[in-house]
Amino acid sequence: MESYKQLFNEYIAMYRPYINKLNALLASYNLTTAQWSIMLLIFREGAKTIGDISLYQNVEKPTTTKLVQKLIDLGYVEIHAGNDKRVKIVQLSEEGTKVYGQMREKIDHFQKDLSEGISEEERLVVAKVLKKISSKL
Amino acid sequence: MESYKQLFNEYIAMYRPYINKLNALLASYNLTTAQWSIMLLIFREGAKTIGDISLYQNVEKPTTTKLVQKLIDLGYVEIHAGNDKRVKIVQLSEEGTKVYGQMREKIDHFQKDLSEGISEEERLVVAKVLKKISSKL
DNA sequence: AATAATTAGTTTCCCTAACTAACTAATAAA
DNA sequence: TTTATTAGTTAGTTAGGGAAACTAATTATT
Repeated sequence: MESYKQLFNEYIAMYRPYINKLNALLASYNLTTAQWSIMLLIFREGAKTIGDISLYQNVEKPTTTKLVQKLIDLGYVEIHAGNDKRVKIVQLSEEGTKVYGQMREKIDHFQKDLSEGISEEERLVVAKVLKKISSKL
Repeated sequence: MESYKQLFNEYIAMYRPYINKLNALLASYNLTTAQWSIMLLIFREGAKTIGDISLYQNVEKPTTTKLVQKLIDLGYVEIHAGNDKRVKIVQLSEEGTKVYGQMREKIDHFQKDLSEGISEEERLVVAKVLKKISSKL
């Protein structure tokens, strides 16, 4: 099989098993990957509006609205209005920051475990290649 | 950021844009990625039972039942009983084989385009690494 | 200043893909 | 010949996603 086919085949084959395991970890804090992904974003990049989150995550705004609503219910994020009163700025709550740290540790462990036996160089090649593909999508 | 985090971040970031584009291609034959994925499997590996498909795809049987039902409605696969009359053996229909070939071309083109500028060696590293990770999941 | 257009986010409604639990029918084991 | 197991289906639920139509706030135009 051609190398590019192998690449995309392996890419797709890995997705569901990976997400399932990740969801199993997240379940301890009643989180799902889509919700976690938003927490990750606003931890890394700081407070963001619904619209910004949608852009970053490549989803439509209604989807983000619902996920953020869920995170508010869980007490992990809080929103406040900006100067422009239409926008809602979303950031981690104190509780959310705590949960972030605890989850982060579990996930670090999980991901480190999965990357065992893969050289630093290989990891970087994979990251670089996937990023390059993303940039064309 | 540590290399393993980069790897998983880029992996996740690429998923939705990729699937969305793929679905856009598949839409011309009223297919979705989940359905296409089954066609791909039974093209590559030959006729398979519902149970086998479920195993390969890492999904539960009810999910496969419905996807196969949809493929039958589309006329792309057909089923026949085995010696064991409980099993249903799923294979591509003539129409399905034709559609497979046409889609395959489009997708090959799409994937080739995405992998342009990525060396053969890099492609193989990505495929190898993702496969290795899958094997631990 | 008043009206029109645009923007941010929400609501409603629908889809796909996934799951579990409970079922039917067929086969295998006791 | 019952009993257990297996293959697939049905029913019901959930998460995540999108499109269309909406409200409220802001900007642009006249």
